[in-house]
Amino acid sequence: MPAPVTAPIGVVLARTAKTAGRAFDQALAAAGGSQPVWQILISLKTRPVANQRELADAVGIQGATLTHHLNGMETAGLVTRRRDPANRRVHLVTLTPQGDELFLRLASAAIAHDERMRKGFTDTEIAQLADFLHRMAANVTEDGAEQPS
Amino acid sequence: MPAPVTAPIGVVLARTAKTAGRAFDQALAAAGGSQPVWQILISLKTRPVANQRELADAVGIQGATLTHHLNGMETAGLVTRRRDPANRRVHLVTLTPQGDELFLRLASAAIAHDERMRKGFTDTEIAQLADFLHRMAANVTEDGAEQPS
DNA sequence: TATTGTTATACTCTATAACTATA
DNA sequence: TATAGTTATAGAGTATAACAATA
Repeated sequence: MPAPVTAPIGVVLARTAKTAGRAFDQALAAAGGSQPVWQILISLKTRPVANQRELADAVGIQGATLTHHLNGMETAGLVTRRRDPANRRVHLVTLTPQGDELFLRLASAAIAHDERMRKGFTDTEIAQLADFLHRMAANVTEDGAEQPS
Repeated sequence: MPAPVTAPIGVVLARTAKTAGRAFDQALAAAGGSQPVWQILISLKTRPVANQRELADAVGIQGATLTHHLNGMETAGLVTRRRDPANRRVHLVTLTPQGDELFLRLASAAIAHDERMRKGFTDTEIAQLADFLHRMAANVTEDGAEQPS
């Protein structure tokens, strides 16, 4: 007998991510941010910043792309860049008080967005979903491009 | 006791979708396509084309954005547009033989991509994952932006 | 007036290549 | 030479606003 006709999981994943991503974009925009800025802020707050290269990897973008965003964030007064006295090639990126404020606002928006998405799900289901997504991502990254962390 | 610390499901979803989406982009590009072109081709092949507005909704983009893609596809010889004699405001979009060929190539790439992602998953798990994703998308679209179909 | 679609324009995110500064 | 980062440039995808054609 023929295999059951299931909508390609890639299509379902892409569609859900698009819908959820747009909703998240709007939530972040309403709070004065965007997804790349949010990812950069999270990385700066939650891990030791070695250098911009690592930051770019954590966010999943190229170094030049990170520079582009940091330029905007610096102009907006969210971060400052200064050279590391110990190795003047390295630019130390630090959050300003305004950057901290924005982080908190975006964190609130992100939490609200997450709660909205979790509605109707048990903790077990969310854990299962996260496990599925992790496994699926691993399938696609074998020896290939790394996942942002 | 404190709730277990779970990575926000929105972050996991966005990260997985980004990784999977990039892998899919590469697969489609290798076959001579892109995600928007693939979505447009699917819609043209699998449903009756009422008009471009509906096509844009199905793909989840604005009408002007669709025009942008159709211009490229027409230049590439994938589709033709002609006015509907019954209602000359409507432009009927039809696939050329070349468009059909590209559809087949992209379908192969999409199937291969799907098989890659499903590796290690049982059919039951895939069905469960699809169900989770559908429910999550519904949570985010209540009375808001519609999901592409 | 309402509907269908196009044109004009611009923005965001991303990337590669060439470059500067430092080691 | 190698490493860290920036600048210059470009391309893909998307959007809004104004417009033309048709009803």
